[in-house]
Formats: sequence, structure tokens, C-alpha cells
Amino acid sequence: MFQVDAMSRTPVYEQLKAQLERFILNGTIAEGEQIPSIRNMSIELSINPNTILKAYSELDKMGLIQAVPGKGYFVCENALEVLAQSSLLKLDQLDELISEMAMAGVPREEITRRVDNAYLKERKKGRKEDTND
Amino acid sequence: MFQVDAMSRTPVYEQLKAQLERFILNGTIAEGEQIPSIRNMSIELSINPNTILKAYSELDKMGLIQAVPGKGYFVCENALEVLAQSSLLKLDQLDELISEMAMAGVPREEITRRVDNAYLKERKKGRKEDTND
Amino acid sequence: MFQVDAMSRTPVYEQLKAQLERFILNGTIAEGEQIPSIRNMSIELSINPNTILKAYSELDKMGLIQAVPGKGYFVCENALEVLAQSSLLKLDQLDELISEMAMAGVPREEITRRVDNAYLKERKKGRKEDTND
Amino acid sequence: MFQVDAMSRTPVYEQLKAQLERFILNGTIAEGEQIPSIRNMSIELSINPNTILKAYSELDKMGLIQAVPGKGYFVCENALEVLAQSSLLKLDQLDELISEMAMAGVPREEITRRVDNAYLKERKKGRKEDTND
DNA sequence: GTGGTCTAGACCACC
DNA sequence: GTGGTCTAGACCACG
Repeated sequence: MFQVDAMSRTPVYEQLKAQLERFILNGTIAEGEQIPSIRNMSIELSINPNTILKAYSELDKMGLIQAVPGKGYFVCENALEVLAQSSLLKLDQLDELISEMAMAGVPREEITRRVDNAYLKERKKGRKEDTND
Repeated sequence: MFQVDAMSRTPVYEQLKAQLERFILNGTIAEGEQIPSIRNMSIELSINPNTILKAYSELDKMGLIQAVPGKGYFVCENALEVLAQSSLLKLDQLDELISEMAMAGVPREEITRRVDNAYLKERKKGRKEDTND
Repeated sequence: MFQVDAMSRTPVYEQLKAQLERFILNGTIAEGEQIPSIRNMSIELSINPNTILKAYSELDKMGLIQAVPGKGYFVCENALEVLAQSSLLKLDQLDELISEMAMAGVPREEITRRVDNAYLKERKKGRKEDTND
Repeated sequence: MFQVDAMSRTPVYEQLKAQLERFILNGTIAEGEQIPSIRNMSIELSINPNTILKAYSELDKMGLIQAVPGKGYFVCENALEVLAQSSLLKLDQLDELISEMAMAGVPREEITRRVDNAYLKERKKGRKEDTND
């Protein structure tokens, strides 16, 4: 289910975070459900347990998962809501960024081109991962 | 030349910063040129000197203007270059933001709609100010 | 914990910035930890809140601390990394400065003397503050 | 007399500025003396006249040389004094930089090593150029 | 309660 | 005259 690209320039723990977020968004992992234990994940992916701990504790801080000592990590009941809120936040950041660039004289074509490229690139990656389930 | 909208929800010092950036970009104020002294500006716009100081010192830290104590503030010789570099940085931030939103499942139409709105809104404001010169 | 010398010629807000940097470096304040609120600090040190705001907002722009409106200021998770990077930057600045002085004919002894003096002076101050914890 | 390295990463106009400063410091060009005209220099070094103009006008702004329209550029009478003052300024910058690095925990050996390297590297370059006269 | 903006005014150092 | 620091206090938005 989870997989990491050790050669990627984005840190492994970021990859794990992104994947769990995607799994929650597309329903692969439901709210309240338990996620793989650090030890299991560590063996399965041949990754240092500390790396997984880092990913999990950051997701914990974001309010997406919760550690239950002695049991494991569980997706929070309001995880989808948290993700939706952070999307709204990102939309506001987008507005501000576009305003600044417009003010700085960046041509509109340059912006829309970059937006399309970045979107399609991410989408392509996403579809690939979703079919890999 | 400079003007502020006291009723706006964007802070006065941000308005001043944005205006000076625009003036440098469209050549109204050349590199190396002196800009209005804090006291002058303060009287002209009926604004507290501290507010202008805040705008100026932030622009100073950005490397756009330089304070010469006892003389005044002057536009840096490489101000245009600094502005260009910060534009490039913003494009990278845009890429990352779009990726995250694509990953979070924000529909493409929502993004392009927001981008267009934000761009046109800023552009409209900009044209208005430029014709006020 | 924090303390300022009102008679010093270095501005109070600079003293506060330097102290927080040191506290982060020597682990007195951990990454992610909350730092004293503006109002608390203002009362404790009998300093105007604006002065502390100035120190905090500059540290914020440096990426060392982060303001969470309504909650308080928190040390960034990557604060130590930011400090390390700025150290590297300073080393590069040092190289350039030495080159210019060598080119200008400043004798080597003059330089090493100044370097030693400045270093030892700062070190002495630092040790004193660390033992004051 | 003058020579530039087109392949160097330091801009050509910076190279020219540095060379003229050195020539003034070691007496190769005396105060009050005329320096090569932009056109001559441009042909001799196969460099775009604008590049030389940029170097000359920055030196002019520094108070080292002075343009006499219709005659050419001349070294200012107080050029050596100006250079000495800027050396003093650099020493102060050095003090501050060293203080910041000491505070940041940069080990003393690291600093002295970098200082020595940078000094000797520049000195070596300088001797080479001086014997090329 | 938190941070953040703005005003009014005093005071300093420098030129 | 210039920039820069600091104080005192009002006011807002957010939680």
C-alpha cells in the first residue's frame, strides 16, 4: 500500500505524509481506522523507524491521526474536515500569491502555464499511485 | 504620487510597500534615486511617521531601498534585479502550492477560476493607479 | 530568563533577538515550544509591548519563530536548521570581506587581531549569560 | 595595464573597479592623474564601452574618480583617503560579523582558518597582478 | 486572553 | 534637516 522513493529529492517522511493524506481523501483509509504500526511499516518499506515516527508525529500535530499508546495510530474522526479546511487555507494563499505576481508584472500566460503544468504533473502522479493500490 | 486608503483592510504600511514596488517596476522612481523622507511623507499623507518607517525599514530589509542616516532613503542600484528574483521565487512557491492542492483533490476549475479572479482584480487596481500618475 | 540592559547602546529589541537565538542554540528553548507572550514579557521586563513586538516580528521574518494569532509565538520546527544556514551565509560574507580588505592592503596582523578581539569579547559575554540561566 | 578575465564569475566591471583601486593603493596611478578613456579602454580590452562606463560611474559615485566632461576621467585628489576610510568601515563590519558568528557558536578555528585562506588567496592574486605591471 | 496596526510624542545620533 | 529607538495608549480581529 505505502511506498517510498528513496531517490526522490523530497524527504521520505514527506512522501509518507502525502500518501496518507491521499489515502484519507480517496477513502482508501476511513476515519477512525487504524494505520500500519511504525514497526510494521519500518520492516515493510525497509525504512528507519524514526523516519516513520517523524511522519506520524507531524500528521498527529496536524490533527489527522492520533496516537493511542499501547494500541497504535488511528485516523482522527474529523480528518476529512481538517483536510478540507487546509484546502481553503491554500486557496487563500493562492489568491495572495497571484495578486503579488500580477503586481510584479508577471504576465498572465506565464502564470496559467505554470499552474496547468504543476496541476497536470501532480495529477499524473496521483493517478499512477491510485491504480497501484 | 503616493496615496493610501485608510479604510482599506490591508495595512497602510503594506499599501506603501506595494506602491513603491510598483513605482520602481514601472520606472516612476529610478534606481539610485532618493524617495520622500519619512517626515515629508508623513505630513503629505497625514500618516504617523512610525507607519512610514515601518514600510521603509521592511523595504530596506528586502534590499529594495537603503537608509543613509542623516541623508534619507535611496532606491538600491540593483532594486529591479531584486524584484525579478523575488518573482522567480514566487513562481516556485506557486508550483508547490498547486501540487498540494491537486493532491488534496481541489478541482482544476476551482483553481483556474481563483487564479483568473485574483489576477484580474489586481490588474484592475494596478491600471487605475498607473493612470493616476 | 530574559533580561535587558537599558543602558546598553545596542537596541533593546536587538538584545532580545540575540538572547532568543542563543536560547534556541543552547537548547534552553526547544523547537516547537511556546515563548513568552508579548504582554507577559512586556510586564516582566518593564518594556513597552511594541519593543517586544518588533523583536518578535523580526525573528518571525527570519523564520525562527512563528506567530499564531490568538495563541502566541512558537519556535519553528526547523529553527536550528535556519540558524545553521545563516551561519554558513555569514562564513561566505566573511570570505568576501577579508578578500576586499586584503586587496585594500590592510595588513594581515591587523585583521587577525581584530578577529581575535571581537571573538573573545563576544565569547566572554556569552559565557556570562549562559551561567546566568 | 588593465586586464580582465571574461570567464571569471565576478562581473567584468567589478574586476575593473578592483584593479583601479589596487593601482591607486600601490601608487601605479597617482591622485589627480588621468585614467584611460572609456573608448581606449574599450578597444584595448575588447570590452563593451557600457561595461567600462558602469565601472567608472560607480567609482565616481564612490568619490575615487571624477568625470571632467570633454577631458576624461581623473583620480580624485583625496582618493587614498577615501580608500582608507572604506577600510575602516570594513573593519567595523568585520567586528560585527565575527561577533554574530561567535554568538552563533561557530568555532574559533573555523573562523581563523577561513580568514587565513581568504587572505592568502587574495594576496596571491594581488602579487601576481602587481608583477604583471 | 492572543497578535497586530496605528497614533502621538519624546529623545538620540548624525550631518 | 535626516533616520532610529522607545514609550504610552487606543483599537481591531480572532479564539
